[in-house]
Amino acid sequence: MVSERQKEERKLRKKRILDGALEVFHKNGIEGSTMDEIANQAGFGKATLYYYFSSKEEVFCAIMEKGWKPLWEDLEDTIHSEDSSNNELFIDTLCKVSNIILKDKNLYRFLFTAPKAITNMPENLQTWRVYQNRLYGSLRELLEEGISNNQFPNTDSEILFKAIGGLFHGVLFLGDEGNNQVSRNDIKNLLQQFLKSNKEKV
Amino acid sequence: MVSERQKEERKLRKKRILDGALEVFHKNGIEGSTMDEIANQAGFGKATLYYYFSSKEEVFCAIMEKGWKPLWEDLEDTIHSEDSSNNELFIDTLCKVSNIILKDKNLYRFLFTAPKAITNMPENLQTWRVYQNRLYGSLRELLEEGISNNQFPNTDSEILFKAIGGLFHGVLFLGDEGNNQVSRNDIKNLLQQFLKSNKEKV
DNA sequence: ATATATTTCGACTAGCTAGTCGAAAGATAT
DNA sequence: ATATCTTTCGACTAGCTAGTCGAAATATAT
Repeated sequence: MVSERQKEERKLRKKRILDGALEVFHKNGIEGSTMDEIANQAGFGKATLYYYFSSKEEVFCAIMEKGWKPLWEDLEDTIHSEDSSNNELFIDTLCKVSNIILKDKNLYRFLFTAPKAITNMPENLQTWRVYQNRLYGSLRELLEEGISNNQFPNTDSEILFKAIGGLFHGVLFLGDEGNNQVSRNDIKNLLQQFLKSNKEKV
Repeated sequence: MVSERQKEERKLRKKRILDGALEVFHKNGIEGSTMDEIANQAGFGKATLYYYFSSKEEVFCAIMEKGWKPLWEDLEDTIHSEDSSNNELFIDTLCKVSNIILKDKNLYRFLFTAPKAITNMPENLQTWRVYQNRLYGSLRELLEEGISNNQFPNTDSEILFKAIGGLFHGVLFLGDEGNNQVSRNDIKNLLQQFLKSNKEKV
């Protein structure tokens, strides 16, 4: 017998906890963070934290899910639309990604820099990986099509993918503390510069 | 009363330990690694490990130093030579960096992805930062000169620096396990593509 | 051969932390 | 007002790990 309000309050408390956890994780690293500190940061005692999440790993996974799921869902439509060239579509998608990311920079910095392996992490909790794989897969596909259409430079696609990933990550996250705004335009310019087709020259 | 040979054996044992530690750090993350496991990986008991290094932090710092110091020292001359354009010099330098990195990929992957903050890390052990700062500083300078000479695209230098950092990192390290070789040429091509001056177009 | 210096290590301690438990406080319903 | 359900938490435990200690093994020097 739980009212709608109760459900929402519960959700809110969970969100509160995840926000606190993100902050603590960022400050101390994951292994360096204690459940006590996470709980206190959110304004609860530790036992209460365990009332909402049953382990540290579950807290971690909930944060990952909170980022990857909406990232994919917001992008799904754009990425599957067919009305522009791969080049345009690819750049548009990345711009959209950067818009989303910049709205919750801390969360996504964490998502992209979280260690790939955490001690004692059970497979079945890692539900976010589905969304992550879909997103990466789609982008990879787009890139490969673009290359074969000569819309992108004709480098090995895997290298180009890595390069763009790094570029993207670098622009958005490197040198955290400056609070320096990076506009959608900056990214667009860099990418266009980088992805200019070789066609002209051939 | 220590012979030359003894000194060398000692150095070798220390190296053995650092190699082991790198492997364990890579496998379990830094906080997830125990001194016991590091010692065993190197073929010693824990107490012996403490005979050579007086704390976990010292082991970590020794690894950092082992990478950053020679990286800077190998590059110092090149980077300060004045006989070519900034564009050339910059690309040459990064190529040289990538050559060095590829010779000890595991070490440098660790260097570039190691968490910026470790719990209980005393300032005075972080001797590698000097070399790191010099290298980054020089590259930044080179880049800024290049931009003001129109040899590089006229973007905000900080963003360009981050972008290149990310690009570089992406190409060299992303997607670890493929063992896929990235040649000096790949990097050169990508960078040239990316750093082509805007002059032509103006 | 023996005294001295270097290297190795198993066993121990002290401190920390994930996770539990039982009780109690606070809501809600009747 | 009382029975029931939800939420909170302080205190406890069990297990783990950085770092120490004293002794033993090994090498070196004389």
